[in-house]
Amino acid sequence: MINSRFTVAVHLLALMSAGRERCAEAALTSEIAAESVNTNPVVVRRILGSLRKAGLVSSHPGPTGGWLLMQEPREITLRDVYRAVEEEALFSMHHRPPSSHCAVGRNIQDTLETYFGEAECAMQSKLGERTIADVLDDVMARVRAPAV
Amino acid sequence: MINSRFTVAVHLLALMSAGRERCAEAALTSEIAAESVNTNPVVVRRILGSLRKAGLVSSHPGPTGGWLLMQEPREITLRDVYRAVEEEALFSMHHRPPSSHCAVGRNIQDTLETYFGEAECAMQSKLGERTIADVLDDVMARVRAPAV
DNA sequence: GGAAACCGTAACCGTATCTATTACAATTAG
DNA sequence: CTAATTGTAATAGATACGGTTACGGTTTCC
Repeated sequence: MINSRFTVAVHLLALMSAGRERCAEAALTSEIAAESVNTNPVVVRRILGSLRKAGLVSSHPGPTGGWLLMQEPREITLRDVYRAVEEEALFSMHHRPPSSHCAVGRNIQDTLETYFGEAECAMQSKLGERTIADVLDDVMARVRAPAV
Repeated sequence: MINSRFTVAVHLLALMSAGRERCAEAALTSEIAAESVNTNPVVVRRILGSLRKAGLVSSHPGPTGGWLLMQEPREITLRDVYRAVEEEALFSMHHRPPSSHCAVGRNIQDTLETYFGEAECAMQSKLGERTIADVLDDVMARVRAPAV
């Protein structure tokens, strides 16, 4: 199971997107964000740091400081976010290399890397169909029409 | 990152599929299998136990005992294997529930479960396009034409 | 009936990863 | 100068995972 960094990253970008609709210059502080996510501000800063490295957000220290979106919510796909916070391949290979004395053991990793790569690519492509703006729209629709 | 159980499970089914081409009644023992995978027989038995629960293999104790395929390799997709060994959702939600005082915090999990579910579904669908027979064919093609 | 070869599973260990937390230096606005 | 913020290292605690040992249950075969 994939860790929760991706989930938190999308949450944070949705927060910043919502904040920007009220005031474009108001930066989100890690402390305020941490309250919404229900975690520690350091955890927020670490994840936003990854997003900054990917060019999605910027940060500024000091009073009036905080974090700002660097791209339009409509332009940021969940795939962009995923790739900003997840570095490794989705599927892991054998813990220890399989036997080289066995035809299957000798060749299955190459085979599986091909097949698994296709599957991960399909997953990322689906993520690429949704943006942060979609997420915020969906969240706000739920605010107006809460589940029964 | 997903653990290596899925990888090992596919490896084991490919081994059994290869063994069956030589002799349909010869069961694969967890000890022989563990040598190819380069792990401990108990690890093999644990994973094959999951596959048995899914109806993909059967086991038999005693001398001449071991593990046998219960379905045609051409009928077993990687999706079947994935679902046999992976129980939880691919993406994890927040470690602690987000703030209920925030519109985003209150609704984002429902939104993300929808979007993440679509992405996981796309990944599984791609896995569904490949079978154990495909894996073994690909492995054997590499045996005949090794990479340079 | 007894020995040998399997599976089934519980128990435990060491390691890695993840989240949370504290602490503190660096930067900036006012 | 003060206060508010980021940046990051260090650490702790929890969890998951793979590896290993141990041992009981089942089956084959002599």
